[in-house]
Amino acid sequence: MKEPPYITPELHEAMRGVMVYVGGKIDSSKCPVRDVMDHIGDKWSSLLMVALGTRPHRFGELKRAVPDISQRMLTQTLRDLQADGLVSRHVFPTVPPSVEYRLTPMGESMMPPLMELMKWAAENHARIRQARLDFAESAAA
Amino acid sequence: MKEPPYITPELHEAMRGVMVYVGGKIDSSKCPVRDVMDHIGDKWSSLLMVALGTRPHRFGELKRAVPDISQRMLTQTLRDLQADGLVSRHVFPTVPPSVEYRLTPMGESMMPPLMELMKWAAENHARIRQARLDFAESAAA
DNA sequence: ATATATAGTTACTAATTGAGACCATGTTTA
DNA sequence: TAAACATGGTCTCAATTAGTAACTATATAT
Repeated sequence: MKEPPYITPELHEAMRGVMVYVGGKIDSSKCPVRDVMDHIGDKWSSLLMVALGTRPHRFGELKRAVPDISQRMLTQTLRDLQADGLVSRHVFPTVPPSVEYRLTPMGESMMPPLMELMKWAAENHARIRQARLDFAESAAA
Repeated sequence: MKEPPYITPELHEAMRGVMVYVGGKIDSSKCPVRDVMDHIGDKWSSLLMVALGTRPHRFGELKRAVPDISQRMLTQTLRDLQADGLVSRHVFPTVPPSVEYRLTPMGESMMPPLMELMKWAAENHARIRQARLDFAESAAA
């Protein structure tokens, strides 16, 4: 887990104008934007967060919910989410052992803003796909 | 730009419960969540979106705003954002030529939900960093 | 006895990203 | 007049990251 790089104070300053809701309190020494986006922005995290947002899941359930994730990446992504304090892991000493993953309170607090973005994604999906077609066509011309 | 994989209809169904605001209309044939997150969720897109959300930028300005992006990735990420219809590119035939990038209306429409997530990131950044320390410590023990 | 399910790990390979040199043009500096 | 610099890139190659497939261990069902 590499220390994410920063963005310029200038950009932070500029963001302040856009991020009115942030409360004017942006720690410019460490960049929260990428520190967080580098994680939930990776290929699988947001998907797993959405899955776990519906209810706790066992390892195998998550694998079935996101069928094209590899076991390796599932393990790794869950560990990262756990490290970030967004997901908690509970082992039940059954046989075979079962492991349940669920959102922590902090993880749950991320869901509303995350879902806002998902909502946008769902609403604009068709437009984006069309834009890609248009772009491909104009590039070919 | 590889065709992103889907998530299961079951998960889509589950998301429906969480994504009340989505209006119950989720196209299960293509997965909007990852189709969008695969893009704005990559290492640089959200950062560039935030930068462009403040005002239009020239190529070099963006490079200075996000100083640790390589020129190669800046070009590539901008092309991808352009292909998705989030960013538009305007060449001015000055000498040397100058190129301005700005958000499209669709790009602008993404800013409020994106900023909600940024706001969350800023507010929870300290907690996340602390969680990582705790996790590293508990793993070492 | 074999197959299946559990939750992973490990080694190897493929894909993505990053670092840095290079390009063309014209303007400023020495 | 020549060298240096700024523009917005591209190209090649090395490093990082992700994905594939095989393997682990134990217990239950067939």
